[in-house]
Amino acid sequence: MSSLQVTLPDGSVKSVAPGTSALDIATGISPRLADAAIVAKVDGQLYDLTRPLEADCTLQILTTKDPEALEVYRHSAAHLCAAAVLELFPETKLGIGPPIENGFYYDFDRPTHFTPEDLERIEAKMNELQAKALTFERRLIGKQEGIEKYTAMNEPMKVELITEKADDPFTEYTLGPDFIDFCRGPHVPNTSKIKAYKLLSVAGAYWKGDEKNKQLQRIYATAWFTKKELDDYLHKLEEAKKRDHRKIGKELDLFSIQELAGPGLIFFHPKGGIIRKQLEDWMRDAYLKRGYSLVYTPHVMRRDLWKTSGHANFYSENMFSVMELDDAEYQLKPMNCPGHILIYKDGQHSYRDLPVRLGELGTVYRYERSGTMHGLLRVRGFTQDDAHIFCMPSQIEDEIVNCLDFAKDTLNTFGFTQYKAEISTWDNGASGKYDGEPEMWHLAEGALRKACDRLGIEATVIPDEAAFYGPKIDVKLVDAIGRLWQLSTVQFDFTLPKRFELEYTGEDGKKHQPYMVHRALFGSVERFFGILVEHYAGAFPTWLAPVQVAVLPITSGQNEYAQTVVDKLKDAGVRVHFDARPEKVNFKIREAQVQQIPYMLVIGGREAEAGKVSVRHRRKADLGVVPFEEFLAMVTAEIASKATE
RNA sequence: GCCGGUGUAGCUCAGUCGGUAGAGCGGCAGUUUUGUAAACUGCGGGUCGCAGGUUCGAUUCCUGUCGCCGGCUCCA
Repeated sequence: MSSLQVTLPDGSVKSVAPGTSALDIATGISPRLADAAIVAKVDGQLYDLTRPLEADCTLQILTTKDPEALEVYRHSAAHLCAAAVLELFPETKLGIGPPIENGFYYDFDRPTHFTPEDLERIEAKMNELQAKALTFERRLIGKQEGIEKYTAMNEPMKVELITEKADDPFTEYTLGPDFIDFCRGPHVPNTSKIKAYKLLSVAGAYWKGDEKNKQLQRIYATAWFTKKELDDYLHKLEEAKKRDHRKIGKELDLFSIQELAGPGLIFFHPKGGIIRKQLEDWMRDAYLKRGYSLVYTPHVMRRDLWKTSGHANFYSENMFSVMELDDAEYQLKPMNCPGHILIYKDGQHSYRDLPVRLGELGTVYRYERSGTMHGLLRVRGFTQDDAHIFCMPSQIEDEIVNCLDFAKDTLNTFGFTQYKAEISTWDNGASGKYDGEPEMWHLAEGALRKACDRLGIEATVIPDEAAFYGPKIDVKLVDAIGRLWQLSTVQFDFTLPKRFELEYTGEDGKKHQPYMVHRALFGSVERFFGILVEHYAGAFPTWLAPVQVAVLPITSGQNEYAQTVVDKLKDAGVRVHFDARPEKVNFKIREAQVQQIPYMLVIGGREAEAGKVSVRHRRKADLGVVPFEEFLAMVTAEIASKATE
């Protein structure tokens, strides 16, 4: 038999005997490469390192530096987990076990539940199997034979998957002598490669993600190439826990959720209230600066309105139930759009008036299923910085540019420098679930893309992800520890103008239907507040901090001078806390630090005599003694500039 | 809504194999006048989430229910 020509990434060609594996070639190149190798890429397709090559090909050895290799690695770790589970709990049925961000999960079906102790045992068993360097072996099996085999193995979910998805023949992978799983692969050569993982939690998960199906037990785990990466990740989890807005919200007395009042309903305490006021004031001012009008609409409205808008039909399961009043049925608003539309409709519009931009910080109520609420991030009552723009087709591009520019401004103001944009399109209506004329979709989608181009925003296009009533662009922000949060959204709506028969008089004297754009930048004020808490870990920039300056006299002898300092700060509009308690200054400083107050003014006899203050910053510590007026000028300037540190 | 976990003082948590509970911090009172992250002493404070059941007796065991936590589904 003639030899195979294998082309390597550097262009060199190796001549090898048929049946040679990528691992053989790697070993031939260097033992270090063989050691770092995780998986191979043959003609662009992922291959097990040990799989024999059968034809001329290009070959790339993927090592721990490759993201694709990490996925394979995690997938192999998932198999290791499943093998450990089957050894300890042989009656368990296997679901699926894919790699995910940061690790993998594996779904199992078994009569009793995994306990935290079980997780420890499973992990210990994984370690045991790992140390044996069990090999992953790829096998081909005919589909019919496979179905019979997995039926005999009593693996009903695997049988279902094979029946639905498998090729004929399909691949399966063994791990050691006992474990076998239907799997596309590839895998690492053996378990000695799998070096750093940790089982994290068990959770219920529906088979195939459908809540009509049986609920399985999902083991979540994290897996990394090295112990260090694993430790870093676990450390990051700890860090995220420390930043949890529910924890900080309690520590800093920002907000609460009251059992007596109901879940998903937020109480802003005085300190949270001050911060929220900053967000809202900034947003309202920005509305006015950018040519929006501010409106207010009622919280309950007749059901007839929700029938006209369509919400009573397609959104009813998310709405609070109907209230029967004397004259009619009423319902709490789940969205602000119909209210704004009524304002638009209450009068005639000439093309000269457009665009009309109606903005509101509108509080909406949505029925969220119990078990879905989460602090401030997922609630039943929340306030949208919501606006609706009614405009002519010729105006939509500029309007989208304005919206996105506004979104960028919002992000920058609140200290976010990184973000991602996603355009959701109708994919030429292929799926048939969309409303509106094709030309409207094309025009709107074009406007979204062009607006991004004009602003230099890089946007990913997600086909067939649009709402049925129009395409949209979502902006997601990246926070201080690299997490992604859904924030702003700008959406076209082709349905509501039609349902409400909106119109304007055009240059031609005829009636036309305006385009409608729905947009929210914070998204929800509550959620944005929660994101801010986590982003800053409670250490809000001075302009947002509930208390901006703490004045701390060392003894009561300085109280009088300290009071004048406090008064001048208050006069300048600075939020100041005067701690005149007869406590040690160390104690007062500690309290101010714990409360993340940006500035502490320590005032002793020396400062009082000289009209100075000793400035301590919560992060930079002691900044030294300065004349009070100098500090006042500095802090008021910092506040006015909305510096985010 | 579903699966699992959980609920003890304002907060963080311990405890009771069934005999109505304890610490630290915080609060209050007094003492301490203090120089850049916790002074000292004393005193209060809990129908052990709620409702039933078992029991002579339940915070503890059982059932139901509500909230919270981790997920699933859904989503701003």
